[in-house]
Amino acid sequence: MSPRKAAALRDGDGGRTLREHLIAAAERLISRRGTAGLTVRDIAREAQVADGVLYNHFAGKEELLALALHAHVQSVERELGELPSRAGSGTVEANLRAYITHGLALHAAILPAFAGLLSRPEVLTLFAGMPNPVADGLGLRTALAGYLRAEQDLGRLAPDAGAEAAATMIVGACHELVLPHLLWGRGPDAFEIPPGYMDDLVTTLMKGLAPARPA
Amino acid sequence: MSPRKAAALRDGDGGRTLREHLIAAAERLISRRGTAGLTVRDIAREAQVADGVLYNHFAGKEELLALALHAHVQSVERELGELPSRAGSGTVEANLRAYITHGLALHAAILPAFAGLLSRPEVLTLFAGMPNPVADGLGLRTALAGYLRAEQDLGRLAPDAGAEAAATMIVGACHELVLPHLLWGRGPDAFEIPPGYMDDLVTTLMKGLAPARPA
DNA sequence: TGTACATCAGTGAACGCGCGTTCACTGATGTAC
DNA sequence: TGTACATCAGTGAACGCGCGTTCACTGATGTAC
Repeated sequence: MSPRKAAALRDGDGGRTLREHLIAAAERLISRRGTAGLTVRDIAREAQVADGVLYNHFAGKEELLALALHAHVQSVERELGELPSRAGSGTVEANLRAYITHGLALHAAILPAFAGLLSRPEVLTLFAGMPNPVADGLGLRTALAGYLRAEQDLGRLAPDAGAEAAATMIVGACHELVLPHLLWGRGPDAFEIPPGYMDDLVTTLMKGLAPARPA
Repeated sequence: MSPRKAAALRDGDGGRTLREHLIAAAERLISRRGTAGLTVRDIAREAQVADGVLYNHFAGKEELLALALHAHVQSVERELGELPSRAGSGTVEANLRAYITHGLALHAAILPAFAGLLSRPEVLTLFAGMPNPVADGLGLRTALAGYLRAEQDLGRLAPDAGAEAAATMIVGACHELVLPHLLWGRGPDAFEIPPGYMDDLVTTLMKGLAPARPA
């Protein structure tokens, strides 16, 4: 390790590679203000490093962004904690609420990060090639569908219900609730859904829309 | 009408304003390849008109894009035809399927248009200020919720079910099904969901997840 | 009716800015003697 | 141990391109005489 060391890494900052340092800086910016309008210079300034260095460590902006996006999703997921994966524990309703809470927080944190990249297919392709950082590689919808099937096996859910379909609707509802906040949002401030809304989702999905059969 | 006339409008093309002509050209491009990477020059070339004219008719690119986006959504909506708004006709299941079909087609056509604009809050703000082109100004979710409430009033759906919640889940499911195609999509070609998937959604939502009460 | 002029939307070359990327240079560190 | 040199990641000014936007100019049409 003979040659020069980046000024930013000289004091403190442990044994981190400049590569890791750059990914961390980009990730910080993504989580702070999303990917829209994020420039290579912004990242260099955040990392307190020269503009050009990134090309010593990455193929280009796109690779760095894909890695930072992945790291961002991973860290959000880590902060959100475990999903109720074990069927049979607690009540089904409570577990569904946990999935919804998880999904809402996840999408609220992730959508602004994806927003600026939807017009950059190359970044998305790179990202798609990495292991899915959500729910142990499964992704939220698949994990939820698996959980629902497990509950069906235990007899706590109707055996003929569509686990996939239900998972799609629940995760979809999370999208639907978060999206307007992103589209016409007044900034990254408090994201809230009306109280009781989550209960409505859960009980409606559990009981169904069909009227009770006349006795 | 003394001065020069745009070459593109000279022959044929009825009594259209250059303003309308430009909006139509931008709309055509949006529906053909989305808004990602769409430039002012692209639009001018599509309209067969000089680069600069647009500034005689619009405040700038953003206003033109907002108007073209609105026109695009409106035209997609027009092509998709009427939604089953009258409660009581047909079966509830068939009507729900119609809403889902509508929602899928709508989102598939609209998401690529929004994708390139999520990083341009000004365009979204302009768009948000225009009347909602979907479902007579209501938007799909609100229209569906209204329909569900009407069916509840007729006794064809459980009176205590959450109409809003159900609408959110259905429209959300449409997002959820279309989104991956946009994110990791292999182009704008055939968008398909597995056969029977829509039926799963409808019957799962109707019957609910809860196991049948032991008799 | 015919001619000269004024008008002003359309034209497209040119401007200027911001961005991703490059590359000649710097200087801290390891190595040879 | 001390000195001269080679190495190569880091540096940041500079490049070049593409974009939104501007503006001096063009020329078809209406108007005055």
